Amino acid sequence: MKGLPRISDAEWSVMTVLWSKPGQTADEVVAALRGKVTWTARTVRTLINRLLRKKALKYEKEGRRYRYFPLVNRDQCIRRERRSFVQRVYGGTVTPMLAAFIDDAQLSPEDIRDLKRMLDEKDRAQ
Amino acid sequence: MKGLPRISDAEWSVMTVLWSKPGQTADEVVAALRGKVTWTARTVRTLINRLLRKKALKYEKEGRRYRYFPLVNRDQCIRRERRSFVQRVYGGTVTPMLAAFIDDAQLSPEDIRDLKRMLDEKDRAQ
DNA sequence: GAAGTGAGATTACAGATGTAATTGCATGGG
DNA sequence: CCCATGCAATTACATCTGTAATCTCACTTC
Repeated sequence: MKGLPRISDAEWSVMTVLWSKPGQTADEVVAALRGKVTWTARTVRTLINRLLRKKALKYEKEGRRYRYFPLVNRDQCIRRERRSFVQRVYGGTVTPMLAAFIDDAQLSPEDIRDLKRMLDEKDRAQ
Repeated sequence: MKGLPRISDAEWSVMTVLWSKPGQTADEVVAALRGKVTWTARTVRTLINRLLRKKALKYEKEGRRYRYFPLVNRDQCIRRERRSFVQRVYGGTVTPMLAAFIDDAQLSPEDIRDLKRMLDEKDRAQ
């Protein structure tokens, strides 16, 4: 499963909708995006079609409609984005990046506890 | 300082070189990138020119050469990228993202210690 | 059975991007 | 003083992206 297709910014919105609930119709995707983006329904369809061409989605016919399903795994896509982001911005070194995130982010006390727990586990695992 | 130009993937490599040492000539930038990317010198020059047009760089003439200088602040650009990344991939919620990073990254014990200290400080600050 | 409707399919089009090649011009060497 | 060289400027070109509009065709409705 090497060749993950590249998913553009706008396409991510569509994928996010379908990852969260696979098998929606075009109209349902449009509805799910209402309020989040300002595109027309036509634009959303264009994005869906591009994702089909890229093999990031497939459809199943249901009567005269299609229901769309992700063909790529969300976690893999995220990992890829993450790596390319760190590569681009931080030259591949993760720690300064995490530091900047932690510094910049609004973290609740619970967030902080959770993250510290993760780091502890990570620590023990080594 | 609102209108930060957007900097593409390839352009980031050039900016990184010039942020790390402003005032380099085109040839020096090419040299600095040797080994990191596979572009020809011509390609690097194209990127430099685009960055000039975008006002992300300026030059100062030195004899028959130009020395190039960043016009945009690295930290601001990074912050922008970071936000757009988190927005795209995690819908704007930072904590799951940090969790995934921590989970995925190869962190040394020192890294872990540093990050925990940062979290502690963050904790106390609230 | 003709015509309207509502899906998906196809086409549009400008700007960004990756990746260069070609042109123009000033200067240093003979 | 003229020409080769080395820079920078301009041009190239296929894709990808954002953002749609138009076309087609299978049903549904008189």
